[in-house]
Amino acid sequence: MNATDILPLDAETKAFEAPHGHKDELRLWLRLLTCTNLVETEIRRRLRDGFDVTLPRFDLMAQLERAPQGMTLGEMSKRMMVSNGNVTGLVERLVESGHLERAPLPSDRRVQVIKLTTEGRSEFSAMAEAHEAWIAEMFEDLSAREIEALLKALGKLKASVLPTLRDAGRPS
Amino acid sequence: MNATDILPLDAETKAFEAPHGHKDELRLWLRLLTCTNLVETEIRRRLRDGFDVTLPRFDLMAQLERAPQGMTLGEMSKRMMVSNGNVTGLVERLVESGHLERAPLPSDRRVQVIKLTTEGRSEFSAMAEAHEAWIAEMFEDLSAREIEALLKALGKLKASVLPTLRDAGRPS
DNA sequence: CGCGATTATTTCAAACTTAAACCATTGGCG
DNA sequence: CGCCAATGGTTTAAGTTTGAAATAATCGCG
Repeated sequence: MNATDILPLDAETKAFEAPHGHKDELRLWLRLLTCTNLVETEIRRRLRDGFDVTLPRFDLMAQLERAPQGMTLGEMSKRMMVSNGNVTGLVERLVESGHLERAPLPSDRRVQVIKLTTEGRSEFSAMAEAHEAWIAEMFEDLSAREIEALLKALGKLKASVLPTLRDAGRPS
Repeated sequence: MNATDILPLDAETKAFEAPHGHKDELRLWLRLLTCTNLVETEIRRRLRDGFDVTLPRFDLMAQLERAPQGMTLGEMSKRMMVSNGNVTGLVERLVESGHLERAPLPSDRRVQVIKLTTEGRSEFSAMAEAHEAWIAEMFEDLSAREIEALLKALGKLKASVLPTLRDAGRPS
């Protein structure tokens, strides 16, 4: 019934497989997480202290700034890598505070298009400038060469991770 | 500590500073964030599907597993790099579900020490094994040399970030 | 001893986040 | 046309998360 019937060595082979040996990957993952958390926490604090804005609001505005013609909520959800409902709530509060405007698309009545308002855009550009400087400050000890190397290695990591993602609900 | 504190010419100097040139740091930061998010989201899904557990619960138990003698809530808060109140809530739910036990420390009545219960420990070890394999799978395309290099580079990044963290509430 | 500063934890309000259920609209396709 | 799957968003429930305020206990020091 099982491979043992055919290839008797399998059971043993299995038993001899290293019971661990993926520790380095794990260490790398934990370090990645630590770095991200450190930076993220500090950016969050500075955004709060300096601009009275939360990180997710900043992130959303950052995405919008690169799309002067506006963007669909679904598109935003994909770019921010967060759930639909999350975007709905964030947008709601940002519209409320005057940073965003939201308009239905006449050609497709399901779609909502969001844009930065003038005030939103101008507030954001001050934040973005500071933000860029903060990151530069935090990464200061890395040389251009090291940055380049990290970019490349993380690109490879990303390429390694992507194919392992399981489709949540496969139809077909 | 930097020149800004002493030299009054700063405002002008600032105006003449290159208006950009820190783009690579920013790109690196965004890529770091993307990698972390991809992995984290997938791990969260697999933990849910396979073990009906959330990522923060898993993280908390992971910290506890390495401290068989238990741990203080404050210690947990530091290790997980999350707020105190957050830990209080997580622990509450994990005690409720039988994974953790919590006991006051007689020698210091402010302190609560938490430990994994036997069931908690056994449930966790199944999760941990799967978790390690998932990470190994996701990082599969990286060679041992690349992993080593990334570990080192991220170590340097961490060392670069740490000194830039502002003390939230400075007394003195 | 007594008091003020510090430390450990909890509480609280607001916001964020997810997954799942739901609703409305659109786009095929017979 | 009429149905039905797919798409775009919103809603909902539960949980996570933060930062600040509140509590409680300990510590240091005169």
